Amino acid sequence: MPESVVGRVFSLLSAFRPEDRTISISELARRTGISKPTAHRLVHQMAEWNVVEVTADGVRVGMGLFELGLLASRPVDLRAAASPFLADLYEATGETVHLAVAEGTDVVYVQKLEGRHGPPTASRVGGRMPAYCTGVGKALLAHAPPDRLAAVLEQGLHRRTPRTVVARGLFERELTRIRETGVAVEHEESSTGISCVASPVIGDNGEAVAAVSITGRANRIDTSRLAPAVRTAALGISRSLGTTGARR
Amino acid sequence: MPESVVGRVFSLLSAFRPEDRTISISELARRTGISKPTAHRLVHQMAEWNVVEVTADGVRVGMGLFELGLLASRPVDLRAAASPFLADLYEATGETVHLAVAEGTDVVYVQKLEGRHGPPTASRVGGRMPAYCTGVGKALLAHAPPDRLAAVLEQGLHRRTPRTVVARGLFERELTRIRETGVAVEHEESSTGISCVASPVIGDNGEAVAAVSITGRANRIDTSRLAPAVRTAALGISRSLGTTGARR
DNA sequence: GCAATGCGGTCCATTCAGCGAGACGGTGTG
DNA sequence: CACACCGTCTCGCTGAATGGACCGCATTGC
Repeated sequence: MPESVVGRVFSLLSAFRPEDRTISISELARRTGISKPTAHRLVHQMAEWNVVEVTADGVRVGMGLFELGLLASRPVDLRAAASPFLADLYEATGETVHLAVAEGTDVVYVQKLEGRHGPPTASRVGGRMPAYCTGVGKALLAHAPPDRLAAVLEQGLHRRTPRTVVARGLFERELTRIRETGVAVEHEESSTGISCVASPVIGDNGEAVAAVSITGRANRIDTSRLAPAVRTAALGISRSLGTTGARR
Repeated sequence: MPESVVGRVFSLLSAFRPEDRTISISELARRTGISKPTAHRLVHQMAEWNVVEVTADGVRVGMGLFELGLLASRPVDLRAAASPFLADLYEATGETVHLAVAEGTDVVYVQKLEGRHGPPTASRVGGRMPAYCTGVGKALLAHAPPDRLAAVLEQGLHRRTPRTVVARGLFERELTRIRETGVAVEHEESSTGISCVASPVIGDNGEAVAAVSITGRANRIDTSRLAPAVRTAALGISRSLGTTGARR
């Protein structure tokens, strides 16, 4: 439980979950360990900024925080540069298209175009998944600074589905293959029934600044057929970002 | 200049502008009136939560705030429900599609699908425009609670382009027409060279919870031809939200 | 080279914004 | 009625927060 007001404010905001519609001040207090009167006071102060909205049913994250979040130049610029390429990919395949960046040992999805006949995927704009078992994550890790990869390996490769790769040797061999081919494939490693093919968007320093992917039903999509399209989009985005992009 | 820490935190965050990539701590202090050491301290506290990122070039809004902003259930649920309808509209017309909600006397854009041959529009996801001179805004105002419309009229109708409607009588007559037709048209009222056609997404209480629009070049798009498609999308979104939707 | 300007960052005596245990009134449930 | 839970309030206490002053470094202009 943080001692500073800043820490408490963001502890409260971080206590909201994607599935919450509204939650009570008492529940916020419980989740954070902040005393109820303090939580009450901070919530009402935040409500003055529309950061949260206090409704009859409870508190929800407010439109003001949505607006502030969209001032984040890194994801916003990336979305803008990637937008036409993602739209092309979406139109060409009809599958779900993702754009993600690396954050710590996770990926954060910054854009998602929902396919019309795809499966429901666990991903969500602004949401996180572990990097090691997702297509975009592996594409990002293949071109990540060594400390990020080290952090992932130190955290461990934990089985999420029967198909998750948890053997370190296999995992590193796969990253090598991704570096050679420019494409990462995910076969039901994070979610059963879901496959995807991803490609890294390489920045100036040769590291991945983002990854783009197509996701679909494991028993329907042909990842090898989709790979060149995804790779092409990634290269286009890289060029659009004004970087030299991947040389190979 | 707020006295509370909460106020100062959000005053600092609100000082970022969409066109900023990074800004210096000194500039943040100048924009907010907060003393430099205090701004410095608060920025570094926020950086611990990834709400801002301190880079060699200055401070930028961080990925953590992007993630928190996307916990706002109101825009996120709306985007999810509207997603297939917006995609259809985008595919059918190839023009820029917007989804917006009312906030005070403004609209806030919660989704935007960028047309391939459309003009650059001033709108931005998470950004605001005045309601009175935008298609989505007028659609929202036509079905707004009386106090919202009163606030807009009290604030005044200010000319932004030669085509902006600033006569109160004309404006109110237009809202009446929108209520009858279910469609709002914007002819270069907010930006020269831009036209759009919008339709309100009506909620349970007969008020608009959102508006959807198609935007394009004023000299190219045929708003009367597009109106039924936009209206259809709005009705579909309303139904998808589980509301009774507009009866007429 | 020197002066001026601006940056991020630090210091520390002071102070008042922030705190929370406890209490209260209201609501819902069995 | 008893119980559980909610949001809200109180007020003496205190330590987290404050900012004027200052520093070293970098850049710019003369």
